Amino acid sequence: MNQLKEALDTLKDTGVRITPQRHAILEYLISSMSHPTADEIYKALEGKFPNMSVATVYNNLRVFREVGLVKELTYGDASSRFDFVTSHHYHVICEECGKIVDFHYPGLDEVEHLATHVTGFKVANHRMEIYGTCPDCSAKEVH
Amino acid sequence: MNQLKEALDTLKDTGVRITPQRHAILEYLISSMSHPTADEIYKALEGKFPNMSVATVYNNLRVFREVGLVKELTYGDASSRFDFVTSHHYHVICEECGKIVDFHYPGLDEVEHLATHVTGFKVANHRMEIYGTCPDCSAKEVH
DNA sequence: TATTACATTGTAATTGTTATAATTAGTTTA
DNA sequence: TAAACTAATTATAACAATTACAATGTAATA
Repeated sequence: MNQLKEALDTLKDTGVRITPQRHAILEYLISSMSHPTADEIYKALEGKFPNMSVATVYNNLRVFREVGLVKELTYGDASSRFDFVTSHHYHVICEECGKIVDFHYPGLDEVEHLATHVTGFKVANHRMEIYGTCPDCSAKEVH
Repeated sequence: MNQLKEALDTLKDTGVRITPQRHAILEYLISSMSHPTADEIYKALEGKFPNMSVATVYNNLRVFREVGLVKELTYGDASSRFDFVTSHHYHVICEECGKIVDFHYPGLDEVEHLATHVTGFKVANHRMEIYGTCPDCSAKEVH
């Protein structure tokens, strides 16, 4: 059940070199249990790697995405967030503070099927997010 | 059932001044029946308004969004697309050519309810998109 | 008309991300 | 092991979408 080990194995299997930086980025993604931005990862690791480049973070997040280890969550102009892929889940996002909470729900297969049928698209996947206000921010709003 | 007229009424009701630029942007959004980027709108109207600024387009799209006339569709680094709000619908997006097709489907209320229950969020709305390959691009892929 | 509030314009600034070139590290082959 | 090659990292410049700002214009109000 060691997620990091499994991830490293995936890299090895797909012929992606395991560098100290990659190791650290993966480790951070898994252990932080959050959905950090590239910059947050960069900042978090600059203690251990004082001369790591932001480009390295971006490059490797792209590599991880291509291999399927990581999902990129994009929101308009704000910066992307990166989610280590464990099981299939959706996200609930607080519009006040930006907090992201995982939300397990069976895949929306029916929607995909109908879309295939109606539009003639070869459907590959979908994206769903739920927006609202988290309990903390709701509490603060009482004035 | 004149959408433009209704939209203008909405602006009037909410005290938003109706300028020639705003009129033109709305008109374009409605008549084009597409999901243009800010730049596409800008380019489309530069014949009629040779010295309109891009900032004006962005400003007014924001105003329209705040009033609820327009929805902004954001995709990571690529530019946002703007959708005149008619009825509730979802989008099916071609990953090859970027084409966006409207897809009518009853709202995913159940998902929202469950999310409320599980996470304690005050759920406001959700976003769902379906990704795949459109018939045109599928046809081209046969080699 | 004078005053005020709102819109538009042009441009500069910002920000997240990517491209590029040089350097370093690792792997393969002779 | 050395040489040759490939991949990864770094630093920095470039890019593109969007926003901020200050100046100007236009409309509403008193």
